[in-house]
Amino acid sequence: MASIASDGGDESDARTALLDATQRLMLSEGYAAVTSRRVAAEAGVNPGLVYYYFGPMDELFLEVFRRSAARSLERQAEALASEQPLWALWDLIRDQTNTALNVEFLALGNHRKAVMAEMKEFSLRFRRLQFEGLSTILAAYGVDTSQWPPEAVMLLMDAAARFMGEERSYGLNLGHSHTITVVERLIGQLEGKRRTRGRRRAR
Amino acid sequence: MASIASDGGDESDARTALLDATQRLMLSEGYAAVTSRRVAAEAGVNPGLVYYYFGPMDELFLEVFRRSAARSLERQAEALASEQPLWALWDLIRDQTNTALNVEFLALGNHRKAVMAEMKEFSLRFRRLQFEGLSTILAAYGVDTSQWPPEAVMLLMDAAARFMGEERSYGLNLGHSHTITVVERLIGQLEGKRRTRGRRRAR
DNA sequence: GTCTATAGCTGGATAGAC
DNA sequence: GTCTATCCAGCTATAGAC
Repeated sequence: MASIASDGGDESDARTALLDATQRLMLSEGYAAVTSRRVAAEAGVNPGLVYYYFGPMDELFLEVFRRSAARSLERQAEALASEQPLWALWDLIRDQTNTALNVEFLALGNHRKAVMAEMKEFSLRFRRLQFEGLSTILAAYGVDTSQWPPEAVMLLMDAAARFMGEERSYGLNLGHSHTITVVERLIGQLEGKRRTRGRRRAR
Repeated sequence: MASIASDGGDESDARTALLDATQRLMLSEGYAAVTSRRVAAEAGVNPGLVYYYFGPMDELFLEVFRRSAARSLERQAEALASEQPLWALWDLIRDQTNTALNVEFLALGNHRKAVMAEMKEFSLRFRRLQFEGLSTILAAYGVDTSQWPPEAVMLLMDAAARFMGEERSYGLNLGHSHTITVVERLIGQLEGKRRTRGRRRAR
């Protein structure tokens, strides 16, 4: 009933199954659906194990967040170092899983202080890396960064991607194709045609 | 203990107090904090009245959503009809209250089917009005709408505004000032300097 | 319209057997 | 490490007195 192995290596099966189940439940039914009993059932383990591995529920959420955050940092570093960093970043931030999970954490942070603190800390690190990476890239493309500072370019791209992701999550996609066309035209003007398909399976 | 009068006129005091309390609680502690007992205490009325006025809790959330949606439609119509519609729209969508409430409804919709359906329906109406309004406006300003379709312009503006609102809600504002400068420079190029301050007190 | 009381349920968290 | 049993709190929703 438990999964065979985690790719990390030395996590216990039950622990990993609980983390996976939590993420799955948050995505499919929202964070409020994550109760100790429900998540244990979804993971196929005993409810008592939630408290054995994580203590209070807060810590379970935090661990899911940290795991997902670490993955995002890795993927972002790859994107920034790739051949076509703007295309790679754009594809990355458009990933549906991250977006949907983000909405849940955003709302969760609203009434769990510890979660909010962790989100803020992570986002700061994440953004600083984006800004550093983008300044080099835009400078190399000859962009006038006094008119288009990397901070603004990055935020606009990110905002567009995540916002459309949020809308799509409740079935709305009015105007999305027009917006994607515009953004991709601008990226294309700086970086040429997309050569590799950066989109990949989520998770 | 109940508020004196609603501006609409003929709503009962207790009913209005419950709607206000629900919105307040959603903003301060998240939708999960809205329970019949809690919201009644916040409104200063008896918990039984929640069920008397709204039936099941879903309906309470829906009424708050409808009320806020109606207000948004009005304000948007005003903005589109104003002297400087781009500035007015930008100021409107940057309103913090709407953004934060939106995150809550987004997450709430994830596990309350009725809420999600209502959100989708409203958003469709809302966007269609935006697109219609903006096409006239951009055409009047001589914008090349094959390069910059109103749908894309609107979504990019909206995405930027709401995204920054979301980040601000957990204390993050890295790069926001740069982004605001860029957006406002672009608006200024089309519409000239902002003449009236469109920002107003929320609610 | 407002309040009390309560049925019935679900959840967080722990103690302790195995 | 895993599982059972259980305490206690808090919640939705309704019935019925006033």
